[in-house]
This record gives sequence, structure tokens and C-alpha cells, in this order.
Amino acid sequence: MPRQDEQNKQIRDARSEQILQAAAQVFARRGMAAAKISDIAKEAGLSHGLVYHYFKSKEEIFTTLVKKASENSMDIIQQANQREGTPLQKLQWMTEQMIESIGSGEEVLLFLIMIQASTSDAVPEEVKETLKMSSPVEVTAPLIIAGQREGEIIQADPIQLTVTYYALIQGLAINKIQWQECPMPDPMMIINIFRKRGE
Amino acid sequence: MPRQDEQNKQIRDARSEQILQAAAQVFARRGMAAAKISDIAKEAGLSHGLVYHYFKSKEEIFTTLVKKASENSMDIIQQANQREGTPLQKLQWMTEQMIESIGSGEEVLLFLIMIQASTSDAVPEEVKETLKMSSPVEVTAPLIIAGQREGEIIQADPIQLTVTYYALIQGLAINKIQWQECPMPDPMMIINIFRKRGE
DNA sequence: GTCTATACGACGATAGAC
DNA sequence: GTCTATCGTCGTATAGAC
Repeated sequence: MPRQDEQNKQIRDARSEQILQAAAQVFARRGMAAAKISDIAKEAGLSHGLVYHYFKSKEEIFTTLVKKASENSMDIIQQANQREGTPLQKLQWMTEQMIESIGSGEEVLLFLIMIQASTSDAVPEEVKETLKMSSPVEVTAPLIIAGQREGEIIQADPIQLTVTYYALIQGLAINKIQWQECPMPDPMMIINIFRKRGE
Repeated sequence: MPRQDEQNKQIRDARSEQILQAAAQVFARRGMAAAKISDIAKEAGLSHGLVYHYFKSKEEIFTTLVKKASENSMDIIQQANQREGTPLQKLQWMTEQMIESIGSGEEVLLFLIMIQASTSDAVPEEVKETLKMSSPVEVTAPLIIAGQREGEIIQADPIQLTVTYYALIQGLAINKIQWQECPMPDPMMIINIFRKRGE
């Protein structure tokens, strides 16, 4: 490959990433429907025509981001599963990672976009399918059940526990985007939802 | 007032309410920006022209709903404050009300709209002001502090505790809209975030 | 009070110049 | 590879008929 082409590829990759980052900002703040291509272009500091040079449509940008976000959070869950320790310890580690990721504000955008994708009818069906395929609840519930068997997690419907857990995580992410400096809870406090009392 | 006018007023009020209910459905599912007047009209079973006979604009409908929602949730908090019992008992009663309201699916729509209103840049500034005026966090934090003084609530930043509490409530509401049959947690489980352990 | 028809503006997407 | 100019569509809001 001639040197010219290599340079072009680098430019292409850089621009692509630049657009995705800008899009994450805009989508997170305004939602899929209200986000305008011109907003994204302005945020990225380039013309709106160029956006279409790199992505087929607004939908394609959104879809790309959702996939990325989904992979990210699945990664954390998988890693938690493979760690040493009791189920509760794995959950604790996972919670620390998520709180850290939300608190730092780095990946909270992707988090928010996932929530939008799963809650708004305004997003395309294909995207929703992507999310159903890899549902955090399904992957995390077994961990809860294991913890219950070992007696370190309270006896309650495991699905209910998992849903509650993610509701809290999602709620925190939503809060964070709106109130940048809002205090994040100690991960231990969250884990206390699960832990048996008085033992 | 002639009888004719009275009847007309009744019709007007009924239609107005009908439109607001339909709008709540559509806004909750699609968000302020993505919601189309034609969607609302269809949901309410009348022409889109008639919607404009009753409301000046889409924004006015949204604003009306947000105010209504804000008053609703403030009501619950105020009522909780005026009840007999310890701060923790008040919190527990409040939590029961909220879980009940979310679980029954009746007022969850208004709840969701409040969340959208506070998190999306797509909503008008006036609406956001309304919400800042009557922030649940500000009203609830004193209750938490009182509970800490009485020693029934764990020692941690009260703002942080309050934020976490509402994050969970909001997260549950969001979940509910997307997954109608999702199991709601026992209010006691939520209160356990606050309660001191081993006492 | 309710409807249909239409004006008008905004935005997604494309074409073509540089 | 990047930009500006433009098209076509869709949705808000209005006007006017019934």
C-alpha cells in the first residue's frame, strides 16, 4: 500500500472517531430523534456534508454507538464473572467498575445512549434487537442466584434483584449527565441491597 | 350561565383531559422531540387540528404535563412529612407510595415525563426551571438528616443518600415503561439502603 | 366543536465544486 | 477529503369549511 493511501486511512479513522465522539455528546443530551446532524457536525467542528461522507445516515451513527456501548458493558460483566472470589465479591467489583465509569464521565455517554435505545420508541427496531440479544439482566442473574445458594445474598426473586440493581445503575447515569457534580454513592452501599442483614 | 354553555364547558374539559392523557402516552414512549402532534391526535382519537384548538403548541401540552407531574410527586413527599412516626417510617411510607404508583402503571407516565424534562436538552428552558424550583432532593434531604440524628439511618453524605434513592426510583420507572411486567422490588429492600446494619 | 386542506419552516440526505 | 448549494420530505401550526 502506497504511503499516500496509508495517510488517507489514518485521516479517515481519525475523522470517523471524531464524529462518533461528537455524536455521543449530542445523542446523550438530546436523544436520537432530537439530535440534528448539524449539531453533530458543529460539535465535531466540520461540515454536515462530511458527516455523510463517513456515515450513511443518522441512524447508522446511532447504531454504531449502541453496539459499542453494549459491548463495553458486556465486557465488564464478563470480566466480573471470570474473577476470583465469591459471587458477592464479583458483584462488588462490577459495581465499582460501573460507578467509576459513570463518575468519571468518560463512558457515561455511552451508558445513556443504551438507555435511550432501550426505552424510546423513536429508535429503530434493529437497534433494540441488538440490545435484547445481550441483556445485562440475563447475564447477571446467574451471579445473583449463585450468591443466594452460597447464602451471602438475601432470598428474593433473583430477577427482581437484578432489575433493581440495574435500575439503580441506570438512574445514577441519568442523574450524572444532568448534574455533573452529583455525588456518587459508595459501591458498598449499593451492594447492601443484596447483602443479608445481621450476619 | 345558559345550559348550552355549561355543556360546552364539560365537553371542553373532557377533550382537554383526553388530549393530555394521550399526550402522556406518546411523550413517555417517544420523548418530547420525537413525539408528533399527529401521534397524540391519533392516540386520542381525534384530528390534529382539534389538538391546536385546545393547546397553543406541542410545548404547551408538554409543559402542562410536567407541572402536573411535579405537583403529584411533591404531594407524596409533603404527605410523607406530615405523617406520624420516625423519619425512616416516613421514608418507608413514601417509598411504598412511589413503588405502588410505578407498579400500577397509572402515574408512571408522568414520572417518566419528569425525567425526560430534567435530562433532555430538547425541552424548553421554562420547563426545566419549574423542576428546579421544586426539587425532590431538596425536600427529602431534611428527612434523611433527621433520621441520621435519631440514629436510624447510616452516617453518609445525606445528599448522596438522597440522590441514590431517587436514582433508584427513577430507574425503576424507566424500566417499567419498557418492560411492562418487570417485577417491582419490595419497598423494604429499597429502604435497606438507608438502614443501619446489625441493629 | 370538529374536521380537512394548506402554508411554511426545518432537517435529513445528495450533488457537485474545489 | 472537505465544503457549499440544493432537493425533497415531514411536521408544526393556521385557515377556513361544516
